[in-house]
Amino acid sequence: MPEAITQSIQDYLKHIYELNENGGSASTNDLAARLNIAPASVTGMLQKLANAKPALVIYKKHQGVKLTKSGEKAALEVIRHHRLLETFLVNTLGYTWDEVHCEADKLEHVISEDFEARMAEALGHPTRDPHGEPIPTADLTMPADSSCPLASLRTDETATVRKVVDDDPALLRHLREIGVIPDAKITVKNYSAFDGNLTIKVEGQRSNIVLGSAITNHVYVEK
Amino acid sequence: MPEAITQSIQDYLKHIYELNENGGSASTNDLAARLNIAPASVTGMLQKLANAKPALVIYKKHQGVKLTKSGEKAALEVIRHHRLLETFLVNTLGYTWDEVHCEADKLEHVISEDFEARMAEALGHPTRDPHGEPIPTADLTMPADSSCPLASLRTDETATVRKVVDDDPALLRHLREIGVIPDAKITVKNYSAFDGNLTIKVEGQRSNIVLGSAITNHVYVEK
DNA sequence: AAAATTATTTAGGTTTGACTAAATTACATT
DNA sequence: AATGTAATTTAGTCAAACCTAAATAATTTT
Ligand SMILES: [Mn+2]
Ligand SMILES: [Mn+2]
Ligand SMILES: [Mn+2]
Ligand SMILES: [Mn+2]
Repeated sequence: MPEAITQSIQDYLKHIYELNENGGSASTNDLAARLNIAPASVTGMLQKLANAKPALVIYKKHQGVKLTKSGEKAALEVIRHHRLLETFLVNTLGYTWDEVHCEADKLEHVISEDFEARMAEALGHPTRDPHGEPIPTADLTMPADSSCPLASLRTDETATVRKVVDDDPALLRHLREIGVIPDAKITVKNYSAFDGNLTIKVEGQRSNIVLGSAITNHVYVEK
Repeated sequence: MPEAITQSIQDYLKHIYELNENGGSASTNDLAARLNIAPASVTGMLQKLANAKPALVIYKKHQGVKLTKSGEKAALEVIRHHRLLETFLVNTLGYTWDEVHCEADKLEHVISEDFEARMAEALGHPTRDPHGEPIPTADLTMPADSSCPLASLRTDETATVRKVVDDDPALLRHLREIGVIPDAKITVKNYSAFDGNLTIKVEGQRSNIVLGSAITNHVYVEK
């Protein structure tokens, strides 16, 4: 009998998925930092996840973990819930994109598959959440996303904003104010090699904006 | 510092509230039955709730418990969440009244006060849930409800259905089919002293219906 | 290559909220 | 008043998921 996938486990798997996304394996300390849990506790849980039947992660001492197929499915299930919920909160209850994260983080573990299906239906089966993150499909495959960090663009390049990968409400509010939101068309006016600052023009906005790399590394665009 | 009100505790308080409603105190065994927990475990929790600061229940050995003011506020908080959620699920996501209970039972512990407020706003501050149960107000007072069991009516009496106090999906579907839903106008055509059966006519429905006391004790009406 | 630093694991412990089995109390009946 | 039954409590366990402190392994610096 497959072990129960508790809320705690769902959180581990979700964060492992995100740490795995850029190819590497998820380290004990990175996970501990993201989950706000002591590293020793993470080790214990990783061993448990690796010994579960079916195994949810591949674990070798001192080498971090990667999700197995089972683990990935479970992770995508949670991520789908999270992103659909964020979309639902914005579209149906008038939340702004900086307010949805906490709420979705709690609800994602609790809603039924029926609730998920009804939300998806009511929202017209959206493919991206309010931050532009792709929403895994109902059969749990993650849509391809070919966007790249805004920070990688150079002078005169033009692109469309796809997603913002940061949950900080203050940053999200700021980005909304200056029009840097999914689907915004932007042009790079200047790149400063010293500090990495980008001067950009957002289509429909009055003046140019200068963004530091702390921001441009978290905004993804498609050329 | 007030003790944390966990999901478990919220469930205890909610059920104690309901058992207290008809005046009496909530017995260990009744609670155990409702919560699907061994009586011994309930005793342990009741002692904990009584020793909490502030105390959430009044407990004396072998005499069951009653909620304190603090306990009642916490209970009403959960009940408000539950009933608003049920209403939201029906009005916004197309659930039927027999489908909402389980979902609301999980979500009630997890939504924020902000979510609660937005739901109430979106629904136009409803005063009753889909089953006709009164929804505690935002400041946590339970609206008065003067309805009485349908079972207490006799031949020729007329009344309006107010609420159905039963979660059994099959029963709820059946009642909907025969038109016994909140606001339905009914007239008692016959009362059988032997088995307690009531023959009733539901306004707008073709034929009379005979209901046993297992049903009429769970349907509340207002004369 | 050794030392120092950082990352990770092991060992032992706590809290929450359950459980079972046995003991006790309360209540009903004779 | 004594006995039998039902309700409740006590006592002792357990599992999940966290913790801290100490030990070990890996990595970086000297
Ligand atoms: Mn799902
Ligand atoms: Mn998001
Ligand atoms: Mn509330
Ligand atoms: Mn209800």
